Amino acid sequence: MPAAPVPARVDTRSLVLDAALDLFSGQGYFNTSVHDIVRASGVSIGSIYHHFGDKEGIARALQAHLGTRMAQMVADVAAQADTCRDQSRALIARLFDMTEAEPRTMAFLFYARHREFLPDEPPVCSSRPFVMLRELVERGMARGEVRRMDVLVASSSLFGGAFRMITSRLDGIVPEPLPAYLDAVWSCGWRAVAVEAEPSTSRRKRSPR
Amino acid sequence: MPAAPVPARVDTRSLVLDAALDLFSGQGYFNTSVHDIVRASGVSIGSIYHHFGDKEGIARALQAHLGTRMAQMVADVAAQADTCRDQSRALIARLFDMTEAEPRTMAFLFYARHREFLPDEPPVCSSRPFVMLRELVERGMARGEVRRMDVLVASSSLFGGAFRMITSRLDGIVPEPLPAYLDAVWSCGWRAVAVEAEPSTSRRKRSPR
DNA sequence: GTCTATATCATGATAGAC
DNA sequence: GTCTATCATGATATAGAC
Repeated sequence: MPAAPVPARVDTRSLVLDAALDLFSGQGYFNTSVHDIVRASGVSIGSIYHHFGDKEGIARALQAHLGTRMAQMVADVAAQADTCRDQSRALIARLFDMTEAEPRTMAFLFYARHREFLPDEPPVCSSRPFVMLRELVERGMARGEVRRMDVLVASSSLFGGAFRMITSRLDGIVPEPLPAYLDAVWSCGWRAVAVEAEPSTSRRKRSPR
Repeated sequence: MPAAPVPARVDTRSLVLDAALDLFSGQGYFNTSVHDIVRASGVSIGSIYHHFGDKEGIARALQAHLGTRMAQMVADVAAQADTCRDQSRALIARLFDMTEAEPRTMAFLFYARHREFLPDEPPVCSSRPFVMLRELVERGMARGEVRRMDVLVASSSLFGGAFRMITSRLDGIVPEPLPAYLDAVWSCGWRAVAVEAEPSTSRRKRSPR
């Protein structure tokens, strides 16, 4: 007996959130009408308002959903290593992968100005996943891996380059898929904050050129 | 509404652009109606449309104006030093100062999603000032100050931390005025890309001035 | 819970006098 | 060039049948 095909009854909420993510990320929240979402999701406008209350409700639900997914991801990745060095590298690797696999998700999380359409939500930078990043850096500092300095400065310096590469990639400025830049980007970020620089040539002792 | 003490000779365009910058940065382009700009600028809607054609025209003029100012600033700062090291430091210092003095300007340039309301303009990251930053890094690489690597990676790593501090400050996450963090932020960025790390403690054998 | 049809109203834009 | 008064569109949101 083959596995059951995709169930006929697909959850309406998911249908709507999926379409909304596409549209919001692609053309912006304000350039997207609820009727656009109706068309893209196949769900009627009555059902949409029944489930989400108003247009902002759609964005709120979307942000909550993606925020939770993201926090889960950060927790998972962080749990698989015990040094800040390895955690930060794995995290950037994961973010780079996600940028290629789900650019819309990343655009919504990293790039959208949530304050403009969700005036009550706290700014992105203080949302859970970003706070977790700071905590990760804080532990690295306590363990003596990261130089002692302001935590905001440290986490901005460690991840700022990677974040910029992500937004640049989403903007079409970066030609290659991000994983191609992982080693270079991470090693720059790590040099920025590490107590001791990596031996700049682990095996390649020659200086090029 | 603050009436300008200097009466007669105020140019209408500047009045409008000034009000628009405030409103766009404060509440977003799409949350600002042309009537809001009328109220804030004291200029009639007829005059506004006479000068700018449509609402996008206001945003375009604003971006052109600020982009030019910014490019000029980058050129000025870069001209006052001849190493990438000093140029990058002076640039970040200037950006930090501007963030405190003109947060609205910085918010519009760094934080607004121009693509959403100016679909024809190139993305911010490829605008003139940002390209100048990459060229600055490129010259540093040619001079042997900066390690050889992808230019996008290098400029993202050198300035990414500072940019993140700026947006975090605009978001209200950073408590102190940015100049307080200048040394820490710049030295992280520079360590990230420099061929040789700075001596970590504060003995600076700088040439004066 | 889902749908269609409709109400309401703010917004971008114009007309035309001065 | 500046202004007031007005239009036309398309948006969010609701009503109410099934």
